[in-house]
Parts: sequence; structure tokens; C-alpha cells
Amino acid sequence: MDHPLQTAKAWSRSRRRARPQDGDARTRILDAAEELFAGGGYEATPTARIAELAGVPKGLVFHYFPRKIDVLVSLVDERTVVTEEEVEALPGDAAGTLSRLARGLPLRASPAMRRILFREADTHLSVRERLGRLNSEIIRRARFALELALPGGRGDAARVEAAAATFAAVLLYQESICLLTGHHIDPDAVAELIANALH
Amino acid sequence: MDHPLQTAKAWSRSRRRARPQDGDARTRILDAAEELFAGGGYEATPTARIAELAGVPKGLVFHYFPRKIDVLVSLVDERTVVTEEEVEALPGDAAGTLSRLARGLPLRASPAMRRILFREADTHLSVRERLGRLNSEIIRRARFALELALPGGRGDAARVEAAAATFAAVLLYQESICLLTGHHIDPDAVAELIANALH
Amino acid sequence: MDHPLQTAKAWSRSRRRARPQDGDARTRILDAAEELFAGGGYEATPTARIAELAGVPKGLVFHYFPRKIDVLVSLVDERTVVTEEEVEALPGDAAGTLSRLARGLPLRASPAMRRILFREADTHLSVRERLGRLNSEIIRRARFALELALPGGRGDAARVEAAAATFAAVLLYQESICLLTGHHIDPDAVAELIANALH
Amino acid sequence: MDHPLQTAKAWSRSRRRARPQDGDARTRILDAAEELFAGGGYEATPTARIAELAGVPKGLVFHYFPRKIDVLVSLVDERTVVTEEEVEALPGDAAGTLSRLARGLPLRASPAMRRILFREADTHLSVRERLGRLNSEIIRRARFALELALPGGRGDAARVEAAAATFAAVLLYQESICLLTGHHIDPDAVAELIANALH
DNA sequence: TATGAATGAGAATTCATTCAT
DNA sequence: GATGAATGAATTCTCATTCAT
Repeated sequence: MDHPLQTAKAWSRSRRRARPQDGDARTRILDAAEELFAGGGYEATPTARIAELAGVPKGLVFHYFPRKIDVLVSLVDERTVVTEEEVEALPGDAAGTLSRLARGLPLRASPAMRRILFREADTHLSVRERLGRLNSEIIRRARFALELALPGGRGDAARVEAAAATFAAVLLYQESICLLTGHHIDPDAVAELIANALH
Repeated sequence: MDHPLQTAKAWSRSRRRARPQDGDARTRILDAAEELFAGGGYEATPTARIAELAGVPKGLVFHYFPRKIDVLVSLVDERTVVTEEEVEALPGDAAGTLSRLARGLPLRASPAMRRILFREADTHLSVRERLGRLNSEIIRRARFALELALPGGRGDAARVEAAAATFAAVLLYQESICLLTGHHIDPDAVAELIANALH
Repeated sequence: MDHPLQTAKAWSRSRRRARPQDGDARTRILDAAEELFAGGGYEATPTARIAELAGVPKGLVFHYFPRKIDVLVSLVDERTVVTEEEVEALPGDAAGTLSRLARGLPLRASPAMRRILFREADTHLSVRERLGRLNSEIIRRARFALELALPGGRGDAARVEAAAATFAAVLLYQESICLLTGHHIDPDAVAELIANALH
Repeated sequence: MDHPLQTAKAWSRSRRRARPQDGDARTRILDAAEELFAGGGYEATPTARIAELAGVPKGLVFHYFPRKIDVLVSLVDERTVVTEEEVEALPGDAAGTLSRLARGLPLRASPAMRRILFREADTHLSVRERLGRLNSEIIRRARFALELALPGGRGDAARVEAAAATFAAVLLYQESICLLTGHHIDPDAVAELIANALH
């Protein structure tokens, strides 16, 4: 379960504890890269700074990740998981279901990893793919929740689709928006808004 | 009115005609930078490539823009305008007003510049600020449209605010989302959705 | 007559007034160069900074001084004059004569120009020559003063020579020493010292 | 004991033997810089020339010395030592003591490093400080020698001070003067002169 | 595995100098 | 004379990557 206010550092610390079999150095390299890529971007981050922040010698980074891009790819591969479990939706409670979706994104990833997912999606195919899958999964869940909650009469599949997409857009970019523009959006309010819209 | 399919080149060519006093070289440098920054990103674009595409010697880039970042800043300063005109809103027609807002973002910028605005918001404060102003302006207009459309005594300013922010988020990132995930969002549907939500 | 405490700025201002026929721009360029060469050195001073400080366009510097080195050479040629007048020496008063020599170096040059003379002597022949001539002239005068002041018995030409050279060394480098090490030397005290030494 | 005619290269070669743990490349870079800075000056020496003379690739210079100025600073830090040992002064023999001081400046540095110390004092604070310390140390020793040599109750500390400062000035700049103006000063003669002056 | 020196291509930037107007 | 855009070689500095140990 993600705590949106949890820092990247705390997040990865807890994860490190959870998978102690990770080579310490390799994990520290990924931790450092996560922090730096999220902060300054992949291109602007020298591998030497990663090594420095990780407290490992420069050569070791290339021992584990032969090319710099492998650090990013590994980060995305190992630290963003789009969970595709069954959606738990209560019939009739669209707002609540969306709220729960907002609280538990189908994404196991630190806030830092989420930023990386957006920021580097332009440049690197594997990142873009992961982001696409995440987007689809949120939409799928939102659609499911809304369909379940709505009274039988269909026909407005398009409206449900728009609602799901809207919700996904807000969830996905909420953090970025806040960081970039300083404007905060409350996912619960959006959930309720969208649920209302479909009645 | 923006033609999303218009290329950055065509767009700026038409603008060049509008300001013929622009030094040819300086304009060509900005044109080239616009294209390259939009394509590969600021960090990944060497100034030498800008000069090459602009057809000017490397040194001239630094004659006009002492530091590389000045190219980006000038681009944003000179080629993106957040328009703050009066909102034309019809009382009672929230959906239509939002739709019109979606169709004509209060942003005068080429498609390329829009990508740059979103993509490089991390890179420099001035870009971030411009994006923030755009976000605020969209929210302001959406809020105005929704307030006008709603029956007099509604006290739930919070809901209106959430609706406006949601709309802004969807609009702003619609292009990015589409580019990144291939998923298209129909702004009109979102406009109607949000208008509905407040009844 | 030089006031050692007079600043370079005041000095050149008074001189500018004294030769109003100087082309204003050319003079301002030399003024600026004088200040900058003295402060940061010839090599470290771009011609663009000279133009900027002089308040003239960059091209004008090269109009008057086709190569950068010409600025330095002109500066030395025009703003350091080793005066080779007759020495006024009172027989019997070596200390007083040396003191007067210290107070009125046989050099018409601002403090800034004196620094330039030392600093750039390594690199540029014309500067070195001027410095050499100045050194010789001081020694010549000091020798003359000392010979005049001393009782008839010669034989200690070597001692007189050492005394004159010492005095010249102290005079010439006194400013530099002070600037570099913060240690101040009183020329009068040295004059008296040297005069005493020869009795 | 310094051999003034010993080349910088020979000098540092002998020192290299003394610290064989020095990385060969780093030492060669400093050797090359020493030679080039002494010859043409810091500003006029490109790092590429240093690398070339050292026989190392350009990048290695920056591996050891992240900024060019670090080469100069390291050179001064590591290759000039102002020795602050006890002064060996014979009571009553001021001239001899000063002579000995002249012959063995309290400075362990190659001839090249001495030139650099004087020439680049403007360029960086650390160089200036080192030169200042050398000046102070010479003055301290000269003062000590003169005080010891003088009859007990002399109260004219000011004259001793001027004498010491004069001696330091002559010693410090003797090399420069000679190089620049071709005029040689005999330190022994100056020592005797100054000793005489205080009687 | 682990290390940090070594490498060199390439990036940003500087700057003297030219030149058309 | 006066101007500032234009030029490109040279310079400082960066950095991914290799490699011997």
C-alpha cells in the first residue's frame, strides 16, 4: 500500500528490508539512481554521481549495469509493478470504489519511480510501455467500478470511457502537477465528482 | 485556432512573417532549437546540432544565447503566451463553455512549444512558471464557467474547485498522455462529464 | 608628481582632463584596459570586457588597435614615460636625495600602469624593455646621489652599486609586495638606511 | 641546498624518488605543469599542452585536477614549502647571518616553482598566501639576525624592521629582477650593506 | 567480484578577429 | 569612422565506458 507522503528514501529503505537477498551494492546503486533520476532527470545524471550517492566505486556501477541505460531499465523493470489483480468493487458505490483505486494505485512504485515513469517516457521505449500498461490498467479498473455501480441501462459506454480516462489522467499526473505547478488535487474529491457525473 | 497537425516549422514560419524585423539567424536558431528540444529533449540536444540545423556557425548560438539554457528560456518567453482575456461564458451552458475552453487553450504556442513546455518544466524555473500560469488560467476559466452555469446559491466551492482542477489536469496532460500511451481523451466528453457532475 | 595613494581611476581621470585632444573613445578604451590589465592580467582580460567597460562597441577596439597586443603595447608606450632628466642631488645629503627619488620616481605612470609593467614583463618584450629602462634609470640616479654624497675616497664602487640596486629593487617592487603580501615598506626609512650604510 | 642551475625536471625527479608512491601520471602532470607555468604563465598554458608534455591523455588531467586552477594550487601546496626552522644566527655577525639567509631562502622549491610563486601570486589566493608566508619568514629571520647582532639596548625597532623588510624585498625579487631586467644583485653585498646600516 | 585509473569523443563555452554596412 | 553580427579555432570541462589488477 502506498502512502503518497512517504518519501522516496523511506520507501526504498522499507523495500530493502523486505528483500534482503539483494546485493547491497546493487540495491544502493538503484536507490541512488532512483533519487537522482527523479530529481534531475536521466540525461542530467552522471553515473559518477550515482556511484557517489550510492557510496560505491564508479566501476561497480558498470559491473552491474554495463550501460547507463540499463540502470533506468532495471529500475523500471524491478521497481514498478503494475498489479493486475481482480478489482474489488462494491456495486452501487462508484465513488468509494474509485477512491479506493486512488488510494491503492495498481502500481507498486515509490513516488520517485512514478516521476521517473513520466519524465523518461518520452525518451525510452521500455519506460513508455510500462506507463502505457499502468494507464490502461487504471482505466480498466475505473471502467469496471463505474459499470458495476451504474444502473443497468447502458448506451453511455462513451461517457463511462471518458470518466475512466479522466480519472486515470488525474491520478497519474496528480503528483507531477503538484510538483510543477504547486496545485494540489484531492483524488477523493475527483472520485466523488466523477461518480456523480454518471447519474 | 491551432491545427494540431501543423508542424512546428510551418507554425514558426508563419510567425516569422509577422515579425520580419527578427534577425534571421537568431530566429533560425530558435526554430531549430524548438524542433530539436521538442523531439529529443533539452538535455539530449547539443548546441552544435542546433547550429547545424539552423545553418549557422556554432559560435553564433552563443552570440545570441550566452548559455545553452538561455535558448530554452527565450523560447518559452517568446514563443508561449498564456492569454488572459475575458472568459466568454454562456450562463447555464457549462459544458459548452468548457468545451470551447478545451478547443482553444489559453495558450498561444506551436505544438512543438507545447511539448517543450510540458517536457522541460523540470529543467528550468521559468518553464515551470509558465506552465503554472497556464494551469492557473485554465482553472480560473473553468471555475468561472462552472459558477456561471450553476444555480445561484450553491455553496460547494470545494466541488467547483475540484472540478476545475480536474478539467485543467485533463487538458494539460491530454497531449502528453496521448503521445506517451497512445490513449486519446475526448475533451468534449470530459467537459460534459464535469458539467454534469455539478448538478 | 605621483601620489602613491591616488587610485588608478583618479589618476587617469586627471590625465584625461590634461589631454583633451585625445579621441574620447580611444582614451576610454585605454583607460578600461589599464584598469582590467592591472586587475586580472592581460591574458585573462577579453577584449570584449575592455569594450564593455569603456562603453564602446567591440568593433571599435579593433578599429584603434588591430590586435589585442597593440592595446598593451600602446598602453606601455603612451602611459609610462621613463624621465631621464638631470638628477637634483645635494652633496652630502644622500638620504634626502634618495627620499626625493622615492617620492618622484623617474616614471610618469599610474599605479595601475606600474603593476602592468611588472606583471606583463615576463610575457611581452616591449614591456620588459620599458621596465628595464626604468630600473636602470633608478639605479643611475641612486648611484649619482650616493656618489655625490659620499666623501671623496672611492674604491667602494661595488658597495655603491649594491646600495643603488637595493634601493631600486625596493622602490620598484614596493607596491607589488604590499599588494601581494600586505606588507608595507616605507621608502624614506629605506633611503635613510642605505645612506647610513655607506658611511 | 639549492642549485639554481638545476632544472625543474631534475629537481622533481629527485623528489619523485623520495615519494615513490606518487602515481606516475599525476606526478608527470605536475611536472609538465611546473615547466609550462614557469615558462609561459598559467593563463597562457592550455591544459592540453600539459597533458601532451606529460604524455597522458587530456582527460586524465581532469581526473586528478577537476579544474585547471587545481593544478596550480596543488603545485604550490605540494611543491613549495616555507621552512620555519630555528634561525642559526651568530651574535655580532649580522652580515654573515643575512648572507646565509640569502644563500638558503627558507623555501624548499625548484627554480621553476619559485618563478611560479612570484608570477602567479595574482592568479590565486593560495599562491599569494604562500608568498606572503615566505616574505614574513624572511623578515622574521632577518629581524632576528639583526637584533642579535646589535648592541643590547637599541630601541630603534623601526629601523630594524625597515632593514629586515628591505632585505626580504631584495631577496624575493632578486630572481625576478634579474630575469626581467638582466640586472644582477649580489645578495652578499646587500647583506653587508644592511648590517652596516644599523651601526 | 571490486576498484579506480585511464581514455577519448564530444559538450559547452570563450574569444580574437573579420567584415558588411 | 563606427557598429555589432558573424566566424571558427581553441579551450575548459564532462562523462560514458574500458580495463588492468
